Amino acid sequence: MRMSSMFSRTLREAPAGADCKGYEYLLRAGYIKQMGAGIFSLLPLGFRSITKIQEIVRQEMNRIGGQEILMPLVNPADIWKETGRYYSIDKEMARFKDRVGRDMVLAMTHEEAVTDIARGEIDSYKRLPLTVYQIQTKFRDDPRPRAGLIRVREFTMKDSYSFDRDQAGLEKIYNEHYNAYFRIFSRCGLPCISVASDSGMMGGKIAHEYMYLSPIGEDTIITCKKCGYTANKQVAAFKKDYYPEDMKEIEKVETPEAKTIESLASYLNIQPEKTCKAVFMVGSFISDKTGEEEDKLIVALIRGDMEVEENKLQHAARANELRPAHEEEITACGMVPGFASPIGAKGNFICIVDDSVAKSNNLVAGANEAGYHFLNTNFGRDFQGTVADIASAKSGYKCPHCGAPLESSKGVEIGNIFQLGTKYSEAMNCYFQDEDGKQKPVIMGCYGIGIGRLLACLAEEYNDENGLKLPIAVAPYQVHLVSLLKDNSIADGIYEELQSEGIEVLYEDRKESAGVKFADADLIGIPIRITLGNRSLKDGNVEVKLRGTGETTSYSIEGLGKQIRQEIAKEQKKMDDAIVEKYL
RNA sequence: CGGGCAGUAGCGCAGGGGCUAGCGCACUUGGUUCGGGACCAAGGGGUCGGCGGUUCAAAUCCGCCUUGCCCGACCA
Repeated sequence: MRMSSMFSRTLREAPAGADCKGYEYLLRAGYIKQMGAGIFSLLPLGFRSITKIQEIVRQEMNRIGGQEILMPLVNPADIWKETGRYYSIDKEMARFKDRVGRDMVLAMTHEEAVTDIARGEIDSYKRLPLTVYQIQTKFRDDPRPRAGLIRVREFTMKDSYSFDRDQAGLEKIYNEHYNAYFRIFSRCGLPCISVASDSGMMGGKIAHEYMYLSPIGEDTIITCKKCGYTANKQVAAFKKDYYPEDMKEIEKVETPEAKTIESLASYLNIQPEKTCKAVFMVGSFISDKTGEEEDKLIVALIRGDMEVEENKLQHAARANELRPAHEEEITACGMVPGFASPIGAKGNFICIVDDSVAKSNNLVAGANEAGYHFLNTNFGRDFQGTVADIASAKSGYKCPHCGAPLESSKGVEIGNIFQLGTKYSEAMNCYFQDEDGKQKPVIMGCYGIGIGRLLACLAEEYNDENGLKLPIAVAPYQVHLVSLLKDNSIADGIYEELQSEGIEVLYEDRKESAGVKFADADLIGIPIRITLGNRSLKDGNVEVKLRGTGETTSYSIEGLGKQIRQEIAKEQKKMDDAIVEKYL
């Protein structure tokens, strides 16, 4: 590609609002262009990188037996009504009516679509197992896109779906994906870790996320350095200390102004772990069948020394959504905010009790009377509820496996894998006849990779003060040929030769000053730069500089194509040597 | 959805009732220069986000709307 005729161009200054380096360089180098909030175009350079990433993804998915398909972005709402997600997903899913008034949606994922196809294809166990995948556009109307390609509304995703007759089959393909993902990310050059995760709106039980650890990430990951335990904070477990003792008589005491755990603990001169905190949320419970919505107050009880993890609470309460409760909703159930507990409360509410409360005794809890608390309250005797782990893990807490102190870090989710089970096959009647003649629901898994987000993470990982320096496997071109001569005829010849060797060349043939050419080359960050200038030309040489390391060598123009092919092979080998293989 | 900031040329910004709306970069033409964002000269490019109001006069003041960014809520 000649730079003189390239569609995009570079920017000297960063567009306002480009907050992180990777995003700034992608914009300035002309890889991408924003069109709206969370909506981007890929320009030629960006598109080439994305294409390379997709090709790596394809190879690895094919390697584990995936068959590539392409499903429609526009789905009839009917299939989303079948699974209930038409109702349970809120404004995040774009909806519209077609010309005859049929409800349509823009698919934000494709479990419904793929299950709809599969139920027509899979009738016998003989057809299983099957895995299909696609690389396709998703639209999720995120309330707050940010950080360039990290969190967008329209994005390209590789999503695959597996169909098995039993759990063992699911586990096999799940494990194959688990490893394939490590191979994909490492072939792209992106360091990442896998963490146990929540299944979110996908449903299902076992799930992992792939995280690129970076301060720009929005997810919090809890890790144990000692034993290797990792989990998203939303689901991270930790070892709690309990303080069982003999139950004492409940007793009401005056606690004026003690509306918070800190003030209560200091007023009574006790530790926070001797108190019981009540957190009020309102959960919405939506019927999958009718879409009818019901709100119900949820009282979450947790020991005063811990915080509630909303995600865990939502699961424990089986709520579709959670929001903080309004004061009236709390008082309506006979509880007094600041001095609240379920003791003596009435009305329709759900009480979820963290095991820290259930397994400790004689805690101080609200008396539902302004200025008063109870001493020595005990779960089971004074109040009831569903016991669950709803506590939020944080750094310093004990690892659930080995007890070592946990650490917390930020990460960007670049992929996820879910064991769906039969949630979609049952809802959509995707059954097969097994050897025993019985109809059984197909067991499914789904597996995603955010392609654009992967590029964004790579840009974040590979840059310096001058611009991008993407690894050769994902860089838009392998070689950047920079001619500094007034007359391009020698460079034209080199360009032709390199291309005939099958090398991907970006050719700087513009009439610009050397400074501009070098600055743009650094910004775009092609891994191998060939400089043709008078300095080396007098010896019949060109300079070859590696963007990654700055390492420079001279090569004769004679036979340059072969030399460069070797350079490319060396760069590629570095990456191949770093391929990560990991199995569950 | 709450809170904050912003929208003036492709990009970054200035101008804050008055005459032809400016600067840097980018762009065009001519000339000089030619290995790390050159120089000289002459040019081109604007519904000042939109609608309405106040005024003799609005980019400028007021109202509504809209779009983008940041923080939170939310989210893969």
